[in-house]
Amino acid sequence: MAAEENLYQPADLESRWQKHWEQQGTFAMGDADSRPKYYVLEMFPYPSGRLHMGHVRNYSIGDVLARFKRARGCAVLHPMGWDAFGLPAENAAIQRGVHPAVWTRSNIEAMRDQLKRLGLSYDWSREVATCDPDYYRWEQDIFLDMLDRGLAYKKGGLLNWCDSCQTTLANEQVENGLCWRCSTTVVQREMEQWYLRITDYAQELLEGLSSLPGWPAAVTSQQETWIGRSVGASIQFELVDAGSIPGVDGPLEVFTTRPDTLYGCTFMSLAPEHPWTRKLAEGTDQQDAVFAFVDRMGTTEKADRVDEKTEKEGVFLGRHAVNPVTGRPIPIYTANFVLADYGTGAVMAVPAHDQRDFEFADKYEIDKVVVIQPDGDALEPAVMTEAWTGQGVLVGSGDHDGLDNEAGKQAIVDELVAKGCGAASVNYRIRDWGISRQRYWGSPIPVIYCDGCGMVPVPRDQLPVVLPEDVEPDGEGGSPLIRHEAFWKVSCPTCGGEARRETDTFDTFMESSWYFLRYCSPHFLGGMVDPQMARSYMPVDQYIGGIEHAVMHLLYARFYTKVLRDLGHLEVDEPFANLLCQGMVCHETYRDEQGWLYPTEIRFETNTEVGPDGKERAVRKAFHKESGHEVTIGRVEKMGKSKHNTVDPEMLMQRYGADTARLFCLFASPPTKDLDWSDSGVEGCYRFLTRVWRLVTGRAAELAGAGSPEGRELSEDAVGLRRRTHQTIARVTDDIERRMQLNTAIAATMELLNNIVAFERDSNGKPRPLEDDDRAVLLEAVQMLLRLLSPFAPHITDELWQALGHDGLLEDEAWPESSADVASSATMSLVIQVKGKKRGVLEVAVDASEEEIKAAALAMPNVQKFVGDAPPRFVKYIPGRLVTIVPGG
RNA sequence: GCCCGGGUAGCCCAACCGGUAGAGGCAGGGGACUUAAAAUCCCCCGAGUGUGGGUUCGAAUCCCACCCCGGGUACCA
Repeated sequence: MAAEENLYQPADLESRWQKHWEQQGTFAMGDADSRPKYYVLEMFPYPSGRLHMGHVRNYSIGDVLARFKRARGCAVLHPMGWDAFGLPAENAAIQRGVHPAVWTRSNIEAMRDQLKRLGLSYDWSREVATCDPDYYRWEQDIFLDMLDRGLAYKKGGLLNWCDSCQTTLANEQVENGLCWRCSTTVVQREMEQWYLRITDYAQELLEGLSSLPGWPAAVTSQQETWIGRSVGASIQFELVDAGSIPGVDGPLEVFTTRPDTLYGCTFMSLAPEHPWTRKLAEGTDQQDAVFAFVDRMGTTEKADRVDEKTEKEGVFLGRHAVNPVTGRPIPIYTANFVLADYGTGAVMAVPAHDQRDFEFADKYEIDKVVVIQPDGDALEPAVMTEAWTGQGVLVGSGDHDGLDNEAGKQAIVDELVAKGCGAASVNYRIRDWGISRQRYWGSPIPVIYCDGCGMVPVPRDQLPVVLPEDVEPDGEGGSPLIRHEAFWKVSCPTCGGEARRETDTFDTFMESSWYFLRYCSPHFLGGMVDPQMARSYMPVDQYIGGIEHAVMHLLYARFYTKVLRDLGHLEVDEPFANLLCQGMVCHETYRDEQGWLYPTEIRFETNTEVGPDGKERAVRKAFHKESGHEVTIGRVEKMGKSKHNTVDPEMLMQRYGADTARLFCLFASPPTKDLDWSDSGVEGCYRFLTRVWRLVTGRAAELAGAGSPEGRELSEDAVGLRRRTHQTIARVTDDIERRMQLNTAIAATMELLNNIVAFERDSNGKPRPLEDDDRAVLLEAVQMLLRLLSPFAPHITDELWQALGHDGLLEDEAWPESSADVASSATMSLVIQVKGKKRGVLEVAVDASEEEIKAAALAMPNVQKFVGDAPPRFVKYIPGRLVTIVPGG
C-alpha cells in the first residue's frame, strides 16, 4: 500500500513548476496593459552569495502580495535586481584574491538561482545589476545634471572616516559614532569631497512625510528627527575688537531657538572647530590655553565628546562680543559641547535658562541673569540649582518685560530686525549628503581635474565613465584607481591638456536611490527612465524591506525622487506610497565554554519534570551533538553570524521545499513583527502541506468533474462546509488586502482544511464514500483551498490543481469571490449577559427582530433567575453578538 | 532621559469599532492503526490578558500611574 501512495515530494514538483512558469512567461509583464497597475517592490539585496532567512521572509511577503494582486486583475510589476557595488566585494578580493567583478557576478548567479528556487514571481526580464555600466551610466548622467544645477558641489572639511572601510561616510551612515557597515569607531578627517544638496530639499522632505500615511510611524518619525527642523532666530554679535583681529571679519553669528532669553545671554561658546576659534585667541594671553584645548578636542573621539555624561569644559578666548540688546560686553569661550556642524557652530549662552550653559557658567564663574520668571516663583541666580527652561514672563528684558515668553520670542526678533542684527530663522539638523568614497568597487564620478581649466565635467557623449576591471584591490589604502594610470590619466575635455580623472567613486546608496525607476524601463537607452513608463508605474504601491534603512536609503530615495521630478524625469513627489517594514528573524542562541554554537550542532531532549508547584511540565534541554555535553540555551535574538544562531534557507529548502519555507516565514508571525524561528513550527507547516497533498491526491480521481454545488439540495453538513468555504474566502481576502496579516490568512486556510477533512471522514476518521452532492461541495472546498493557498505555496497548489484535471495554471484563475448568501447561516447564537456576566446562549434566526430576541432572552429560565421580578433597567441588543440586561430595582 | 513598538495558555500567536478570551500552529496527555516504532488519524488538557487604579451594563481593547522586553535617538543651542 504505502509503496503505491502518491507521496509529497516537493523537490521534484517545485523545479518542474518553476521551469513551467519560466517557459510560459507567467510573470513577465508587457508594457501595454489596460489593467490597473500595481507595483510591488522588495528592497533589492546586496549579492553576498547566499540568501539569509531575512531575505526569504522579505521576498515571501512581497510575493504573496504580487500573486494576490495579479489574481485580483492587476498588471503587477514585481521586479528584482542587485545592489551590486560595495565593500564586501573588495574585501573578498583582498582576502581571497578574487576580483570584485568576478566575485559579484558569481554571487548574483548563485542568489538568482536561489530566488528562482523559492518560486518568487519576478519578471526576470527587468533584472538590473547596479555594477553594470548600462546601469550606472545614468547615475553619472544625473550627477552631471545636478552639477549643472548646483545640486552637486565639492568642498573640504571635516569628514566621517571609517578606518576599517578606508573611506568616508555620510552623516546618515554613522550610527552612535560607529560605521553602519562594520561598527568601527568613526573618526574625523579633513578631506575634500563631493556633496549633494539634500538640505535644499529639507523642508519638502519633512512636509512630504505627512503625505505618507502608508508608512510606519517609526520610519516617518525617525526621518523627522533626522531632518531636525528648529524654528528660532539667527543673531549677529559684534566683536569688541572688531576690525583689528586678523582673519576675523564681521560679527559672530549664532542660531538660537530661544531668542526670548537674549537679554540673559552672558557669554558665547564656539565649537573648537569653529573657523574663528583659534583666530580670536591668537595674540591674546589665552592663546596657548586655547590652542592646547582645540588640539586636545581634535584628538578626542567624537563619541566621547558628545556623550551627555562628559563634563562640560572650555577655555576663554581672551575676547569679548557685545550682547546686541543689552549692549554689554560678554566673554567668548570655546566649549567641548558645542557642535561645529550644527547651526553656525557658535551659540549664545544663557546660563539661567539653558542647562548646559548653567553647568558651564557654574564651572567658570560666569554671571547668570534671569530673564524669565515662572508663574508664582521668583528665580534667584545665586540659589538656582538648575536652569529654568520652562515657560514664564520676561523680566530684565527692557521694553519686553511682562510679556509671556512665547510672545517675547517674536518681540525680541522684531527688535533685532529693527537694529539690523538678527532675523527669524529656521535651522535644520540634516546636512548635505557626502557621496565620495575612497574605494574601488563603485561607480566612477564623471569629472576631470585640469590644472588650467579646473574641474571639468566629463562630456555626456563620453559617458559612461567605465570602472576599469584590470585592477587588483590590494588593501593598501586609498582607491586602487589612484594607482591605475590608464584610468586617471586623461586629456582635458576643454583644453586638451594633461588632466586627472576623479578617482573617488560614488557612495553605493546612490545606486539604490533610483533602482525602482530603472525597473519601469530597464532597457531604455534614452535616459535613466522612459518618462512614459515612469508615468505608468510610479509610484511603487507597496515597498517592503527592513527598517534599518529608515534614514539612509529611504531618505536618499525620497530626495532623488524630488530631484528627478525637478529635472523632468518623473512626475511623482514620493517614490513609495506604502511601506512595510518586516520584523527581524530571530532564533534561540546556544553556547558552551567555547562560545556560540550553530543550531545544526545541537540536539534536543524534552523530558517531563515535576516542578516546585507539583505540576508536570516539559523541560527542554540542549546538547552538543558531537561531544554530548549539555549546552546553555540563551535568549532569542536576531539571527546573525556573530551569535551563530542562523538557519540556512538552503538547508530548509532542500529538506522541506520552497513552499514550506515560504509558508513558515509567513505563518509564524505577522509581517511587521519579529519572527521567532522554530524547527517544530517548520515541521508543522510541512505537515499541513502534506495533509493537503494527501487529501487532494486521495480524492482527485473522484472529484475531477464533480460539478458545481450551486442549486442542489444539500445536507446540513454540506451546507456547513460550503459556508466555511465562503467564509474562508472572505477572511483570506481581507487578511491579505486590507490587513496585511498573512499569518491569520494562512491560519484560515488551515482551519478550512480541518473542516474539509472532518467533512470527508467517517466516524472512524476514515475517508467516507461520497454522494454526488457531497462530491460537488467537496470539490468546491478543495479548489478554493488551493486557490487561497496558492500565493503562499504556489508549487504544491499548481500541482494539485492539475491533479484535479485542470489544464491551465492556478495563476491564471481569478481570485474567488465569497458569496454572502452561502457564507451566512440561518441561525446565530447570541450570548445573554446579566450585569455583564454570561448567563446563557440563545440560538435565534438571523432575521429575528430585536424585540423577538430581547423577549426570548428575558424568557430564559437562567436569565429570569438573575433578573428577578422587577422590570429590567435596560436591555440592549448588540447585533449578531449578545443581549445584555441590567436588572431593575 | 526622550520617541516608537510589544507584554494574552508551557511556546509562537488570534481575538478587526469596547461585546462569549481561542482561530491556527508547536509542545504535552490519551486513544486508533502497527509484532513494534515512525508516520498518519481521532480525542483531550491548558491562561483570565505585565502590575495597580479608573471609566462602563460590559475592558486584552479606552484613560491614569508604574514595571519588564525590543528598537530608535540623545549636549541639536
